[in-house]
Amino acid sequence: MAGMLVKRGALFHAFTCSSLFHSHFLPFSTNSEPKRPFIPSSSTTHPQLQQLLYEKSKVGFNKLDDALEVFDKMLQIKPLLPVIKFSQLLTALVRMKEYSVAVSMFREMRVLSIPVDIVTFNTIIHSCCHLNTLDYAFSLLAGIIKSGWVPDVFTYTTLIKGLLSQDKPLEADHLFRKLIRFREIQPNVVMYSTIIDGLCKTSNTSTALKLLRKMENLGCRPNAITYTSIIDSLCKERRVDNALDLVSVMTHKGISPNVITYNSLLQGLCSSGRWEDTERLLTEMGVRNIPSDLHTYNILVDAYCKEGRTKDAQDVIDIMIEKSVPPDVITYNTLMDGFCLRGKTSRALEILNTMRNNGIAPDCYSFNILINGYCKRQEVDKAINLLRQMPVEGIKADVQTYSTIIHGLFQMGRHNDVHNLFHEMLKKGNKPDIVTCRILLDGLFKNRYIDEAISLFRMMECKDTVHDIQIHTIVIDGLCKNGKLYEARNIFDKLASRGLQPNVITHNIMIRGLCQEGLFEEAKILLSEMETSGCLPDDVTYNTIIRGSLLNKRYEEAVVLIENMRAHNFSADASTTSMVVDLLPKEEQKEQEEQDPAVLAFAKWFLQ
DNA sequence: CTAGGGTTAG
Repeated sequence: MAGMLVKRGALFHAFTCSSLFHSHFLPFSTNSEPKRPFIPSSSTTHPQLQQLLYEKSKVGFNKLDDALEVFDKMLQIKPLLPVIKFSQLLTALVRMKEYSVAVSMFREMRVLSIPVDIVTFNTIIHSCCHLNTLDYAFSLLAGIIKSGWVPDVFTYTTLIKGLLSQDKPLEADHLFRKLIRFREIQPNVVMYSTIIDGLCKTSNTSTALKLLRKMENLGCRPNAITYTSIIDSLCKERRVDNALDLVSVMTHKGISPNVITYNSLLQGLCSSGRWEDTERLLTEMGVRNIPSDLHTYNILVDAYCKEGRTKDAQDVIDIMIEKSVPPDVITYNTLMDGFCLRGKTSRALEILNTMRNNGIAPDCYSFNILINGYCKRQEVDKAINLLRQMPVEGIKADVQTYSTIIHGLFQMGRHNDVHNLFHEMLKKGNKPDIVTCRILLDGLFKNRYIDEAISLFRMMECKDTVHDIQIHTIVIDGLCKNGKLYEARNIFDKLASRGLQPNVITHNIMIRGLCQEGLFEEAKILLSEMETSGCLPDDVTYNTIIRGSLLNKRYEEAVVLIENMRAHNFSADASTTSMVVDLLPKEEQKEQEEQDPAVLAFAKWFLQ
């Protein structure tokens, strides 16, 4: 650590003022900043330069080099320009998403003892949040106080948002509560909206609604953004009617929904197949004079594609061009996926060229969509060809690219190729994520590499990163299907202690496993346990337990279970029905063997 | 001069 600091200091001295900022990687230190003596400018005042700077900062900086040049010149001017000029420059960099440059400049200003104000600090904290250097962002809180400023609602909102985008909702909530408890600041609508959005995105919509009421009671009026966060969340939870109700509420309070609100609603309506309501809403937008934007059209393209209506999707794209809302890479990607969804990979490939002709460069999504399309058609080699084409076009394959192809390879039983590709993926620096883990485990089990699957799972357990019910469900399923019920049950019983809640699929798999091993009583116990734990059985659950009862020749219980299933408005599936049909005597054995009359009675009862 | 909401792939 000490060595690093020495090295960093040396680096810092070696660079000239502006070349320093060309280095986008500059590690931050929270406790010590390298010192460099202030070098007074050789010239005195530059009225012309000041004028130029003034104009540039008004127009905005077009290029990074401009900003760097201006910064260098600003440092030369004496007397020192007001803080606001420096803040404006930093803001310009933030707008250009040159966060690391902004932070480096700020550090240079600190070294040169150029005064900064709270706005400067806030801008830099914002930059740090985008650079994922939250520790440094928080350390600036101390810097604010040391400089005689007071962190304000901007500071804390930025930090809260930073915590949220770093997947630390609990810490964000904790900070928010602490601020209120110690009356550190008076939260405003932006801060409340940030927390509300954080709650929504961590599936705490009901808590978000409570906070909405609370802020109103505390005299802070929510705006369209506050409502839209919750409306979007309700739509994603498929509670579109609740979302529509909330739109009525906000409208009633004089807060108008905007295009983003409508887009959330459209998305919700489309994904629940409510086409009439979608059209009604689009009309409403027209009446209210809210023009559709790129997102709106993309949602419609997606909706048509998901319905298999690629022709209509293409019509939407024509309208977009007509209305001067040109389709973007997402529009074309969505359309390509629409074709791939129906196996039309060659049409998708045509779209890839269409987009190129329209000046839109394909991205990683484009390739992943096509690769997935080929894998679904079992044309994995074509998918691999695309993988090889990606670097040629300057696109880096990501974890999803590799995972998709690995999935495709497993489906074709090409276990060796999986190994090669997996190692290539690691070598290229792509870290397997949770979906990769699912694909690997599922593929290994389905290809009967049971020991390999189990040892992979053990490895994942050691790394303690698989707090995922789906992973455990895949393993339980794999173990059950390969005669390792005991081990499966063992994992199932440990779920709760690992903080995992078995879902209906996990239960169905376990129930089926128990039934197949003749442990029908245990299966029944598990069924009642799942009901008491608040996990509702679905049609698969009922069919599984019914087939289990038949497998274990418990015909009276089968009758009770079937009646129970029908009472819950579920019915026997094909597999259950054929199992009952199999109970009937076959044509050729009709005379020779006497059928158990109870079985016959049951089958006839069922089939009537 | 600084903070908050909506779209695509495994």
